[in-house]
Amino acid sequence: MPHSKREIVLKCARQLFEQDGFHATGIDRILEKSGVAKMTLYNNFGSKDQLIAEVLSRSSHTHIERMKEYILIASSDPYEQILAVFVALGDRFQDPEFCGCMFQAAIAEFPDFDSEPAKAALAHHQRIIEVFFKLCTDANLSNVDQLSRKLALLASGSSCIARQTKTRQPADDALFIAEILLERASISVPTPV
Amino acid sequence: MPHSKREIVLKCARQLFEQDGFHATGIDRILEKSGVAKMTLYNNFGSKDQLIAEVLSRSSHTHIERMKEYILIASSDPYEQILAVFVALGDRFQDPEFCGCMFQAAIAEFPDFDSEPAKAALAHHQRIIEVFFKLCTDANLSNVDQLSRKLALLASGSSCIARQTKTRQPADDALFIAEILLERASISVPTPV
DNA sequence: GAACAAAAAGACAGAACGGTCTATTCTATT
DNA sequence: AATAGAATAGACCGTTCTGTCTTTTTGTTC
Repeated sequence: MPHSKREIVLKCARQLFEQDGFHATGIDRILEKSGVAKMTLYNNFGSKDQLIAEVLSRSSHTHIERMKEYILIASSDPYEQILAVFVALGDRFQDPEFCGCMFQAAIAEFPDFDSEPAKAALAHHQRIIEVFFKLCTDANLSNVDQLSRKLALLASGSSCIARQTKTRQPADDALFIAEILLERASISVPTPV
Repeated sequence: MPHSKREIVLKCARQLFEQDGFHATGIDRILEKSGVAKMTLYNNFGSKDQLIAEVLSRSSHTHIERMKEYILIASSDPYEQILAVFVALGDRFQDPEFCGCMFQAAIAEFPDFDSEPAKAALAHHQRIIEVFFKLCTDANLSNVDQLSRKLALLASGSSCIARQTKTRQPADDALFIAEILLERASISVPTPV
């Protein structure tokens, strides 16, 4: 059942957490928005922290899946796919519903990295790096470790700025820089004959 | 008087906000840590939000002042001073007291940009861009607007990653990228004879 | 129609929240 | 020594917080 109570709560909670933050969003507002009884929420998720962690985990997989679909449509060349990531980011930033990266907010609001929400958010960042790592490897670029880390830094930086500007400009800026990095990484180590 | 109650409250509040976040830090914990009566706090700051805004505003000026001192000692060449910014960032990231950039956290926790805390945090980001802008101008670089924006993106990105890693690596990565950007910006528009 | 589980509804707990108020004490300055 | 302003302790307000509990309703399946 696609519209189970569980899914409704997850969707409403996600929206409220994105809009207002995690601590600023009370359980009661999630109940009100989702039209669900309190016990339904607690039977399904156990606690607010676990609900937050589940929201983050779901959102992570959704975002990364969409991202992968986007870059597959954009190009079949991994080099171009890396750049397409930043185009996809730009699209997200100018979406009226965009309120900033949830995972950055979660890491800011949960300084205890052993907490469930923090772990879920940290896992997302790791997945982003892995996506870049794979693309860089497929594109036969040099210094894949460093490069994927730097691309992730650009993505994080642009998301951070976009929370304020809500325009695609930070993504365009990051794309510009990424192009330079890729250019460098593709010529410095020539492919063996 | 350097150790007035006001200053004590500001210092304690800053530490707690940095460690635990703004919403997660209650007034009572600030009172306990600073050993100050509740009315003293409210007579001095009016409300929690105003206290937060004041903490942010003070921290902004402190950080930027220290940054400027740092880069002045590092070099007299504005080109090198830009790079020194990222060295300074690296020093901060590996400081045991570093818990992530307060201003990013504030913007995440206060989505209403008309709120006092958000305004204080946004002002900080603007000041960072202005610092880069002035340095880029002094260094006779091209496309100063875009360039300073991109340097600020690198700074934000590295701060964002450093919240997790707590190492200087994100700053080093950003420095590496900044060097490339500056190199490009210094050769693309040759100085007229 | 009986039986069952899921969900609703809402009272309730206990603590913490931001913030106010009063009455008292401390500490300068004159 | 008198006075004014700052700071104190702590009771108190109403609200909100997460989370628990019980009772009733609903919907589904034998």
